[in-house]
Amino acid sequence: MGRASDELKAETVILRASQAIQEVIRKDVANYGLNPTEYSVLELLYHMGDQPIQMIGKKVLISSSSITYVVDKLEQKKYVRRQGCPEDRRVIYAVLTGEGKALMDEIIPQHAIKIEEVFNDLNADEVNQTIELLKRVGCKAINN
Amino acid sequence: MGRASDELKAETVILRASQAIQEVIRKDVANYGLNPTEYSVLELLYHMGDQPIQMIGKKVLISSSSITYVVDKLEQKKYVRRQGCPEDRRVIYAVLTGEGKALMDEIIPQHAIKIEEVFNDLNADEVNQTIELLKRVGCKAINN
DNA sequence: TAGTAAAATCTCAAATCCGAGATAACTTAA
DNA sequence: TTAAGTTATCTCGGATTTGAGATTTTACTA
Repeated sequence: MGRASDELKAETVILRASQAIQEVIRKDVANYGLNPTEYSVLELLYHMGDQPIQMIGKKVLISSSSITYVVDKLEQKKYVRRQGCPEDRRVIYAVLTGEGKALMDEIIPQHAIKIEEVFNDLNADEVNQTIELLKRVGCKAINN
Repeated sequence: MGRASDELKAETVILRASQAIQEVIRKDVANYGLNPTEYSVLELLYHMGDQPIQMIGKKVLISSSSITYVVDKLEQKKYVRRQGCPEDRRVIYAVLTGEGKALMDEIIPQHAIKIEEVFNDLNADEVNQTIELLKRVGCKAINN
């Protein structure tokens, strides 16, 4: 088995594993009336603070038109509001509302339990290895 | 940083890395008029042989209605045809056509080069580690 | 054997996503 | 300062995905 073949295999395994995790997330956050993208955006705002719309797209890796759509939905649900930036009037921040923060305060501990189950078979070292390896792969992939 | 927190981090890193790879795949296979799902299905049939429709869904991890849609598209493009199973008349196989096989003969080597770039910073051992770790995570995730 | 449960595929409507292009605001260079 | 180029956001149309439910076939059980 040559090098290139191993990498095609790695590609497949990453995609399958991530899709399986996506599915776990989908089912979990559906209990709170969210889809995975909405959860990702709320999670970003919760942990990283208010973000310009386009920064959300870069972090969550979705297209600009999708961000508009998702932020619309989250705004309808009152979890997020738009706030113009005075210094640069092109920029609009997505801001977590009190309701949004309260929701995430509730979701995240429950969600952590679900994710813990998924990584159950890995010890702490292996979890960290996974993080380090995939960080490097992810960075490389983003630069095409 | 506690255990649960590391796992939430691992979750995020896996999802980001896989989405970045998805994007690389999207751009690459777009050159051949395919989307990532269509490529995944063709890749499955190419490497694993003809498959019942529902088996494709399990392997590629998409819903039953999506498989119908994707196989329709691939059938329109003449890369795949449906073939009923005589033993169990509920089952329909997706079969790679000569054109489909020829296309994959062409795509896969090119595609391997693109993927190789993504894993450029990892040595052979690290690629294998990634595969092993994610296999275990993926299996666990599939069983909810 | 008859009747019920389960499995495989498909249909349909609604939700979500992307690409291309429009608009407004900022930046840079002549 | 002006003109051209860049950036951030949004709009719109079309493609893809999902969930719920219908249909057909098989498996199981009384």
